[in-house]
Amino acid sequence: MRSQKLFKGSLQTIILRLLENNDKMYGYEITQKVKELTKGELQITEGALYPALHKLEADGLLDVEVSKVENRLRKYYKLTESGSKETVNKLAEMEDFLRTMQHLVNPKFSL
Amino acid sequence: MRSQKLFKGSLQTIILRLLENNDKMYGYEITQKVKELTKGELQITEGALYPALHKLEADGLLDVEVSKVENRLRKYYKLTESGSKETVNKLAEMEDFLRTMQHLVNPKFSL
DNA sequence: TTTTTATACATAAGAAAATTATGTATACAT
DNA sequence: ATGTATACATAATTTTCTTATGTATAAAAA
Repeated sequence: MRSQKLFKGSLQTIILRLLENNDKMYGYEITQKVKELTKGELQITEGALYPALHKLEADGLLDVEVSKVENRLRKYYKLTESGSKETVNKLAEMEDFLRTMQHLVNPKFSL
Repeated sequence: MRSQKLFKGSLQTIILRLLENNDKMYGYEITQKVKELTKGELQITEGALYPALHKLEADGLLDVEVSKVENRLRKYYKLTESGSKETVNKLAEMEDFLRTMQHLVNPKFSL
């Protein structure tokens, strides 16, 4: 795993993207999924994840549903209707950003 | 111009990339060049730019050369040898990040 | 059997990197 | 006279992390 710091600002978008594809997920599951998908390049810390989930819930983008599995607590999050719409926006913003950044760093362009 | 906040963490890399291609540039010139290259999508603020330039200089990645043009002060920055090496690293990191992020948000993948 | 690792949540303190606001100064256009 | 563009700078605040710490259960390893 490298520096992580370029991922700053993209956590919400990543969470929303995962939930767009998965119906419901719990926090720990999200950390593991991201670690797997990025081959360890992005390891979401709990100190970043849980506050982010709480904020998304407070903003009305996620609903939460608590359950107990194997005697352990789990909080399942899913997109609200508003959350689905915001996901589309956030993903469009991200793609815009990636295009722009790609263009900026592309060595075949003279800047 | 959209949200800007995804660019957080990428300013140093952008500055270094420009100087890799331009030999020497001054602060204001950098802001204008980036605005032009990104079609206004990224507008670097002075409050972000100048501290960033000072930090790169303090870290030995940039040399500065003050001159006066049309009775106005200009501080030209250029890469040091160490700065050129670091630029390679930072660009590699950025490309890694872009690849990973691209993969995460790509709608053709089921996550 | 005690300790470590994994699972699962949470929050507080501190750091990094911005934004926003403000300041100085020159030159040109309205 | 006033606003816009050029050119620098810094302070206060905000956002978003990292790091550290805490609680708790279960399984694996020492």
